[in-house]
Amino acid sequence: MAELLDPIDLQLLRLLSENSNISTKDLAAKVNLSPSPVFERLKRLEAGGFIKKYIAVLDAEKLNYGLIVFCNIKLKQHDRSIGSAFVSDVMQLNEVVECYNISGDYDFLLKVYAKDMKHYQDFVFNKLGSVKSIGSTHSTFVMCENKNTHNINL
Amino acid sequence: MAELLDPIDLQLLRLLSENSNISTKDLAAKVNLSPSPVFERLKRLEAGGFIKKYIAVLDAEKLNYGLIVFCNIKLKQHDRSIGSAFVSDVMQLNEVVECYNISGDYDFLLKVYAKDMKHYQDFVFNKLGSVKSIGSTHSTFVMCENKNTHNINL
DNA sequence: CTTGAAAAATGGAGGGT
DNA sequence: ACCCTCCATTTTTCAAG
Repeated sequence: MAELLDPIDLQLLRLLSENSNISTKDLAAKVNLSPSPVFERLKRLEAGGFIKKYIAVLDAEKLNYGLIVFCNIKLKQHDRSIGSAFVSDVMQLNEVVECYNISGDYDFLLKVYAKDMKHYQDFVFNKLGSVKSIGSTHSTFVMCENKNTHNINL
Repeated sequence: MAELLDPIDLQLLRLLSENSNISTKDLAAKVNLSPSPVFERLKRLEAGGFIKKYIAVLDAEKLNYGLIVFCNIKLKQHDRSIGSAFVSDVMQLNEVVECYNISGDYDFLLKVYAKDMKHYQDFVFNKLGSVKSIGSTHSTFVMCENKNTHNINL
């Protein structure tokens, strides 16, 4: 189970985290190998869980989801059942793209994608509003997204 | 230039944002079309910028980047040149995977991936520490990542 | 890891509704 | 304008060495 990644594996991961549509052949050329060993490495990296999935990154703004909000949430109480009830409620909301249990003044941080302010208001009042475990919320609005990569520093 | 997306385009985007390794053939079966028109739609969606890129999503924890921190940053001054100097400095730091200009008490929110607390400490003192435009910082640590999708609510 | 070959997908031509 | 059915080309996938 002690799986080791050599520098070539790391380079493959780096390349794929920037562009996964590259062919095995081109990938092979970049790491100075033939396609076959690269193919085997990819399968190992996928099977080992180092690569979770392959996805298309969409342009939210072009798709009329131009508003990003970080929504901090404080629970009413802090026992395990309240916390897991909150998480399963929030998982259902498809405006919520990310959810973190955090340290500090608030308990959870949500990253929310909304069409506009009106949509976000509706989300807060009608969707979050019906989640009983929530005590209070605090919204931080994104004015500009300056950087958004998925590149881990390998 | 007024590009319109029909329900089939939206479904293709939805499917690809969950799994982009699906073949055009399988994609075609899911939307009840033959591969050719699906292929043409994909090229249109890519050329139109609706699909920004295709990437592999890695498991940060497996790759020894188990610590996620949201780092709030206040600038010393709020003129344009200080702000853009900060952004270009922060873009270089590969621990920073996301950077947002935000409303509220702080000016910027960074999402940082670190190996561990020691690495994060080093990042704050040595890397952020040398960015002159920074006034103060406030770190919020992620205890648990409950949800992380890239699915826009289409 | 290399070679090499079968299976599958991509990308496009040409025709139909 | 949009879709379909082929078909050549390329890529993926997996043997055997």
